[in-house]
Amino acid sequence: MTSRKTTAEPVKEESVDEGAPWMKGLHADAGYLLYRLGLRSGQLFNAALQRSGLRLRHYALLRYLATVEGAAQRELSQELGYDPSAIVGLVDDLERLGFVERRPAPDDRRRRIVALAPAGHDFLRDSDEVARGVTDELLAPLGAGEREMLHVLLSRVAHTDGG
Amino acid sequence: MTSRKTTAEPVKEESVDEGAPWMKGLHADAGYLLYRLGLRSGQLFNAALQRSGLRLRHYALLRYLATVEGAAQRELSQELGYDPSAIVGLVDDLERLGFVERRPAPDDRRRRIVALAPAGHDFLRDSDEVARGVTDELLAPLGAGEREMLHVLLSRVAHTDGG
DNA sequence: ACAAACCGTTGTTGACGTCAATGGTTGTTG
DNA sequence: CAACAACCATTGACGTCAACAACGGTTTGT
Repeated sequence: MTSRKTTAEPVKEESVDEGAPWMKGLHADAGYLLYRLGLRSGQLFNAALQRSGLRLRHYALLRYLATVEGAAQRELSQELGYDPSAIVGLVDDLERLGFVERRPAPDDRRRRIVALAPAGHDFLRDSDEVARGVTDELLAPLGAGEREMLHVLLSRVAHTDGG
Repeated sequence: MTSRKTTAEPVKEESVDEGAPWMKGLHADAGYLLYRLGLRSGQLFNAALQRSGLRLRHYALLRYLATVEGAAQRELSQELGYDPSAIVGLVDDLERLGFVERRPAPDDRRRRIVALAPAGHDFLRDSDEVARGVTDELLAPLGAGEREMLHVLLSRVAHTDGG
């Protein structure tokens, strides 16, 4: 997974402006927009984090770990919404980079507590700007107030769907 | 999707009201939310359309065809944001179902105009409810006014992707 | 002690996006 | 008119990604 060939910005189309690109009339269903924008957001995030060799998921995991001070992988899976099998690879990568460390739970020997390492903290501090820049780019057409509004709305939607 | 923007505007990481399922504290970045919600939306859409044997992409394509009355595949690719190679399979499926038909362009024999067939219109009318139901389910926690607001915001974001 | 439930891990499958290459077609240039 | 470049639809390959099933190791309940 640490093999990436595409460079930072090789893509450039001849014309971008004029006319909204991919949706004209009725496609503008909210669900569809969400789907499309989600795809795009993921792309942007991953592209931005690519320089660090990580992806959006790694970042999300680190971000969560920063708030809880140690969590079992099961908990990570549940809280982040990723499959347990996905957590394995993620923690593997992060552990290999020294950003997190796995240690056995004292009371339950099948559990493995994943905790943020100092290097992880540092990385988090640095990449914070990156993530912020991505969101900034994504929500460029919106003003500060609108962004906040969108953020609130999305949060509300997110909270009551899968959990 | 082609240009990088370097907007240097300070954004504050305000807190979401309460933390329920999968994002506790800082994850509630708008970009990440978009990514996550997009995934969920895609899932829901595909699950709902599965009974028809189609996917969200097929639906999007039909939806677009309903607005333009015939389009070359190149145009579809450009407008929908899918790769030309993806369009081929999509049109294949839809043609096999009798929802669309490929006809040669009168002036350009290498082009193939994809047009909506009557069966496609019917399906579109039916699946319209389905899509509405999905969006309804997805945006359940939001009121009518909020949905409208979210829709507007998402549209704005979607339209101004690169410039 | 035994079975059921749980945790992390592995492997597989199917969908998706990107890129490279091909055959057929058009427009252009000498 | 002939050769060449650009274009369109199509196919194929490659890597990524998410969802599901299955497996050892471990704990809990009976």
